[in-house]
Amino acid sequence: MFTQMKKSRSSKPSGGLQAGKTAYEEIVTRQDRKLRTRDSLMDAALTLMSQGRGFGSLSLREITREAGVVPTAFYRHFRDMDELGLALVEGSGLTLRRLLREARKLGVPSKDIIRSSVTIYKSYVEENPRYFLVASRERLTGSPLMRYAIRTEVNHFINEMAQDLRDLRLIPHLSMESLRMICGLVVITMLNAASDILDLPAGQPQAEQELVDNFVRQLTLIFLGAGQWRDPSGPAADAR
Amino acid sequence: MFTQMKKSRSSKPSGGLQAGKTAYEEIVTRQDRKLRTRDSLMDAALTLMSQGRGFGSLSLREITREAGVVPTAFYRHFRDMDELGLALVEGSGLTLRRLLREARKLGVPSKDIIRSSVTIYKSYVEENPRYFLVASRERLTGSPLMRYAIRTEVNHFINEMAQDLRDLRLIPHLSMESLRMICGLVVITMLNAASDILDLPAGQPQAEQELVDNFVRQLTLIFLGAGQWRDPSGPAADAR
DNA sequence: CCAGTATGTGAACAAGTGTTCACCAAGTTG
DNA sequence: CAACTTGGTGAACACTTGTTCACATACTGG
Repeated sequence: MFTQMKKSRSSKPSGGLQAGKTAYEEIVTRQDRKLRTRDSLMDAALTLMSQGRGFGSLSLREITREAGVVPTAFYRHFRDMDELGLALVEGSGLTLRRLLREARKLGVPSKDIIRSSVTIYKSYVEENPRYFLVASRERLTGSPLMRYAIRTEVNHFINEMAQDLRDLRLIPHLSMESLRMICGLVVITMLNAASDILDLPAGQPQAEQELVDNFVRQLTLIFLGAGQWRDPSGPAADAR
Repeated sequence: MFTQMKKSRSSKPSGGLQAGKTAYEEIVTRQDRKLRTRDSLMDAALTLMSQGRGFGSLSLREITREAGVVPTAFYRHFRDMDELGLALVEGSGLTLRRLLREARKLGVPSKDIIRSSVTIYKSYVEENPRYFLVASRERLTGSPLMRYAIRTEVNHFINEMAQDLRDLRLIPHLSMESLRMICGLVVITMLNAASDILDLPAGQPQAEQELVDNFVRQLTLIFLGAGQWRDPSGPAADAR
C-alpha cells in the first residue's frame, strides 16, 4: 500500500546505481525502514477496517498488534490516532484520484460507455477495497477532523471531474458551477455504489448484476438530466 | 418515543421518601419506568452520536453514564450494544418515515415545489438531528447487522416514495422498477444532504444558502432526467 | 396485605486501553 | 573510529472497559 514513495527514496542522489549490495539483501536505509513500518501501521488500520470496523472504533494497541509492532512504536510515526486517520485519508485520496482519473480518460459518457465505465469502476473497487473504505465510509462517520479532510479530497475530485467534463465538451452549454453540481451528484452516487459493492455477498451473481444495472441506470439518468439542464440564467450572475 | 428525560434521579433513597405519590408525582406503572429508562438509554446514545461520534465507538458504560444509570442496568433492557443499535435503527426509521411521508404529501415536484420541499426537509433535519444521524451516518459504518437493518428501512422508504410518485401520476410512463431506481437516487441525495446539513457550522448563512441551492439543483436535475427516462424496454422489463 | 418479582444498585473481576520512561541496537555522521 | 541519532522494545502506570453477582427497593397480582 502507500509504498509509492519508498522506491524513489532509495534511489538516492548518489549518481550510482545501487552498489554491489546485491541480489537478495536490499539496501535498507533508515528512512526506508521508517516508511515501511509507517506503511504497515496504515495498512493494519485498513485491514481492520475492511473487517467491517469503523476507524473510530479501532484502538492504537490493536493497530500496532496487527502491524506486528509494539504499541510504543506508534508514537514514532503519529502523534495520535487522529494523525493516522488524516494520513489514511490523504493516502487514499491520492490513490483514488489517480485510479479514477485514468478510468475517466478511457471513455466519454454515453449509454454503453457508462456501462463499461461502471464495470471498470466496480473492478477498481473490488481490487482496492481499502481506499474506497476510507472514502465511502469514513466520509460520514469519522472524527470531525477526518470528515473535513475527506470532504476536501472529495471536492478536489469533483473539481477534476468537472474540468474533464468541460474539456470533453460533451455538454458545452453548461457553466463550471453546474458541472460541479452534476459531478457532485455523480460522486455521491459512485461512493454509494462503492459501499454497496463492498457489502456484496460473495457468489451472488444475480444481486451483483442487479446492483450494476441499477448503478448504470442512475448514472444514465443523471446525464440525461444534465443534457436538459440549463444554467440558472440571469443577467445578475446569481440572485439567490 | 425517545422521551427526553434525564437526570431526575436526584431524589435519594433514604430520608424524605416520596410521600404523596399522587400530588405532583405522576403515577408510574412498572412498565412506564422501564420504558422510560430504555428511552433514556437510546437517547443517551443519540446524544453522544450527535457530538460527532460513531455508534460503533460508543461504550456501554459511557451510555449508561450519560443516561444517569448504573452500567448493570443496561442489561435489563438490551442484551448488548448490537441490540441497542437495532432499536435505534428501528426507532429512527419509523419516525423518519412518518415525518417524510407528511412532507411528501404536501407537494408535487416542480421547480418551485422542489425548493419548498427542500426547505421543509432541511428544517426537519435540523429539528430532529438524531434520527437523521442514525440513518445518514450509520448506514455505511455501523456493524454489518446495523447496516443491514438500515438498508431494509431505507428500502421501505424508497418503496413508499415510489408508490407515492406513481399515485401522483406525474411521470405516468414509468414502471415501478424505474420509479424505485429514481427514488433510490433521490434518497441517497437526501441522506447526503442531511449529513451536510448536520455538519453545517452555525452562523454561516451563506454556506447554508449554497448548500440548499445545490441540493435543490441536484433534485431538479434528477427529475429532469426522470422526465426523459424511458423504461428499459424489452421482454424482461417488468414491474413487481 | 403479603409474597413475588422486576428494575435498579454497588462491589468486584479480568482484560484492555493510552501514555511514560529508560533502554538498546543499528544506521548515520563527523 | 567514536559519537550521535533514531526506530523499536518492554515494563509499568492509571484508567476504562464488559460482565458477574448478591442485594435492595418498590410495583404487582393474588
